[in-house]
Amino acid sequence: MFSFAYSNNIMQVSDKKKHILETAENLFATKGYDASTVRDIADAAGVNLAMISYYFGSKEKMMESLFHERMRAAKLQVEQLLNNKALTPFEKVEIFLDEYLNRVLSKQCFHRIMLVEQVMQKNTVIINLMKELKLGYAALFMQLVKEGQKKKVFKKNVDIVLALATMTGTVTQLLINKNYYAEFNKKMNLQENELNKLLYNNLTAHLKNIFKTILGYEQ
Amino acid sequence: MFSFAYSNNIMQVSDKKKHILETAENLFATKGYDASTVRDIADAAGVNLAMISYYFGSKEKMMESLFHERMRAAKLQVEQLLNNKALTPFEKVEIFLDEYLNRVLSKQCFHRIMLVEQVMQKNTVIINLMKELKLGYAALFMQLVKEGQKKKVFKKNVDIVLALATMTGTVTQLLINKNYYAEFNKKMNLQENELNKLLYNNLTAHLKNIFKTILGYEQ
DNA sequence: ATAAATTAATCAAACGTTTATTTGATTAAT
DNA sequence: ATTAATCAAATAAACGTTTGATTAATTTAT
Repeated sequence: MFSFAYSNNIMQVSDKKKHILETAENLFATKGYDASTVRDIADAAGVNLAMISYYFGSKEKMMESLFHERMRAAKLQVEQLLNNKALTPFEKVEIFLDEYLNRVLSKQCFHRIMLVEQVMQKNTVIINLMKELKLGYAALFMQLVKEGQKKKVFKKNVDIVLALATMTGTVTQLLINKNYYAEFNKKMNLQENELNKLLYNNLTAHLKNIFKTILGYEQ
Repeated sequence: MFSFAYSNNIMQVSDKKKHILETAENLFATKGYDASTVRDIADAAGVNLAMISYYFGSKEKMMESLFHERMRAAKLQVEQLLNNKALTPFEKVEIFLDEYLNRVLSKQCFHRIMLVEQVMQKNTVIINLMKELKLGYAALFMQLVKEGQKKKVFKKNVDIVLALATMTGTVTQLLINKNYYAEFNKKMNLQENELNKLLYNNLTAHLKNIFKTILGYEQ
């Protein structure tokens, strides 16, 4: 046989770790980190209690693992947009909003966890990872704004942090109030992914409209 | 002596309960509900461990007590604005934004706690209290919008929930990222209340500007 | 290629803490 | 003489983590 034994083993371990991590992510998002016991996680994942310490070292390091994993993809996405030179400031901002919204909607559980960790500020490893990502967003957005200002399509005084707060805040509020949005707009009969699509459509239009005002350009 | 003995006793008890509640509020806001033990709270408040069960029944009921207390004032404020007939739609929306921002800034700890409870949705008593307040906000804002539409100063299709999400989301994001705001804008030397004033000034201007766009009126 | 040796994975049970809450006695107030 | 407030101590349950034995997988040696 081919000698894929080693890499095959790694894949199996990685898959199991991934499965435990995803199970934990779901529990953390619904019950919270402190209220989710390692027994809860092990039971939900269908593995033995001791496997969590065996694979991750501890409950806390498992959480850190989750943040490392989830933020890797986010960082890559941010860097890619930054390096694309062919787009206009207008297009870049729209893509910026669009990518953020899609990232949140496709990783809703994780963004709930991140929101709570942002409030609590308990684990320094996690705080630093979130700070890094936040600064990445701010740097990228600032570059987009400066580019637009240089080309005289954006207004001069743009408060970067306020603008980003409106983007992340609006999306986050709807993330944690999805049910109210459905209830208020009489869309309780919608499937989960249909509701997500509705949210995506309405939110992109809403945010693009707001950012027109914030950045000062027309159409 | 005057027979104020009874009410005086009540006042003392009430003061002590209030003191414990405020201490708990601070701990819950910084460490989280689950991570704050009743021993932490008792120690920080300088009272015996058993007093918390004695006064509130349990840790959970103490949390509910806090929500009852803090939401009473908020509800009153909402109702008052609703009954004021002398203001224009324009003025009412500005006051609406202003009062919300002031309420958050003056009770920052509680709004941090509320944010986490909104994500977790664990305690049904608290969920219902928050839902009630949320519906109150939505009803009030919808009335303001309809009034403005009838007078032809607001545009026709306004997404109430999206608009409110932008208001609460923007303010909430800045609440949990105050330090980043100060750091990014090189205002680390500012005192706590000076920073709050700066935030208030910039946020009101920012939100009023955005709501111009959302509601469609000019000036 | 097969057997032996080594390493990795899994598990039930137990570990020592920490948790919220209660108890029963003691002190203060009415 | 009651009632309320306070306290140190105890209670039982739950917590994250470790242990030591057992099984499975992989590597090394023959």
